[in-house]
Amino acid sequence: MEIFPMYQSALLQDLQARGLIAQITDAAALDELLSRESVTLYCGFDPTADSLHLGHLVPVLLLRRFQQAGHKPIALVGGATGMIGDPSFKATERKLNTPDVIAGWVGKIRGQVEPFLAFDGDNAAIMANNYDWFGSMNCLEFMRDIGKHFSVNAMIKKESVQQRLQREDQGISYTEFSYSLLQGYDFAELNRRHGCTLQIGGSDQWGNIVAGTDLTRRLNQKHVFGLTLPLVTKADGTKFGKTESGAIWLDAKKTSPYAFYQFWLNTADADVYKFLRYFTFLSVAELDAIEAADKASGQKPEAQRILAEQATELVHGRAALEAAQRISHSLFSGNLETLTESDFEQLAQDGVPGVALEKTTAGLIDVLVAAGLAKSKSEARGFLQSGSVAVNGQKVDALDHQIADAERRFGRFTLLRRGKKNYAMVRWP
RNA sequence: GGAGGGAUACCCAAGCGGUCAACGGGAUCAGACUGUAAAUCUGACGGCUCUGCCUUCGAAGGUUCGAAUCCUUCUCCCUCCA
Repeated sequence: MEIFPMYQSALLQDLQARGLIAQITDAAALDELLSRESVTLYCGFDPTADSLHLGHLVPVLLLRRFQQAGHKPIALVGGATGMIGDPSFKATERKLNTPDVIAGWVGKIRGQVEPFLAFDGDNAAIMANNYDWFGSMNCLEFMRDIGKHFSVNAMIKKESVQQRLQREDQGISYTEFSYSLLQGYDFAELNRRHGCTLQIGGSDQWGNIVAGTDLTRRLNQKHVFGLTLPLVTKADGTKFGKTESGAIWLDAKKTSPYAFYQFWLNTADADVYKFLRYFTFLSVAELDAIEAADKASGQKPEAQRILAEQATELVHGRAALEAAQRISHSLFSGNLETLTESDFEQLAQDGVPGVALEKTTAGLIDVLVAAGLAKSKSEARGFLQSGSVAVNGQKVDALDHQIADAERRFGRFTLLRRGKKNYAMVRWP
């Protein structure tokens, strides 16, 4: 255990023990405030895609943690800021999306955040959209009322934009450079409207958050706070939240609950106890007990299973978790021979990637490519030659293998496996 | 404005007229081992109608029986001098 300041607030104590605190603007004063009263806090999510991904989950869960501790969360979706693009620590200028695309994304992201928060009771959560105050603001107003409070001298010193200023081949547009003024003003506006006194965000947001605390002090003469979360890192140095097939999304249509469950199940031992602290609501005491039990057992650790269950249920719900477990069981420890027709239907429905073919005759190589298990026929041949392909659980290595009628379960389904963990279900006409 | 250096597959990086689809390393994928781990070892790693063929070495032309390798022009990066 590292040495850390003793907070009086139970919430900060818990966050500290979970490793969820990177920086706080005025830790002592915030600690005092949080232990004294219910605080209104916010976190912003910009619509940069049609779904949030795992990187957004930590702050979303943090809003929930605050709410469970009796504080009032505001989830802000950046209908306005999303139209500008945050340059913080981004190597290149962003491509602007059209307003109607962004508006569509705002709706989706709103829908994804809402289930994590409670909208009743004294500390009911609030959904906000900064387009509400920026949409009608005119340019002169912005320049005079907001811009006047920002020093360009200070802004260009920020680490978050340094690489964009120093690199000759990558500039930064005036648009993106202005981003932190918008986010700064959000804080002031939420402070005025809802008495919001704390902003949370990833550690890359520190510069923008401080812009907000400064601006709120100047505009509203209010002392407000910022708290950042550490960047989620992996022990092996690779980027968290990505797999070979791309980002892990919270949207079940983009990343199935099964894939989501599998992602967590495959967490490295070196990371799993940290991730349990980040991504579950199990108490630190419970987590310590799990870790101790795993170390003592000398067997396969339980931590990955617990993490996968907790995280999947949290994001996709109980039913989706059970479906993911059902598939995982059939594919990895069950006997494929015993699957019934309705089990196959269920697998397809529950999220095993699949492809529907139109012809009934097909060489295995073509089917592997069609099912997305191989990028090209050459690759498919390579997989066959290395003995990594199985049809309905039976290893096949013949390059000219044709899918036979006997390999179509119930005349309709063929389950392909490439490597140990990549499955695809082929549906025949 | 002047003088040099460079641009090679996902990344780094050899090659400098034929034996080059292009050394080597990393990443990735797969096999063995295992816990659907890690580490380690082994293999694959442009495409295809695959003992061969096609398309690739910043772009476009040219020389040559033959070019990633030579020539010309262009584009972009780096260093030094004004």
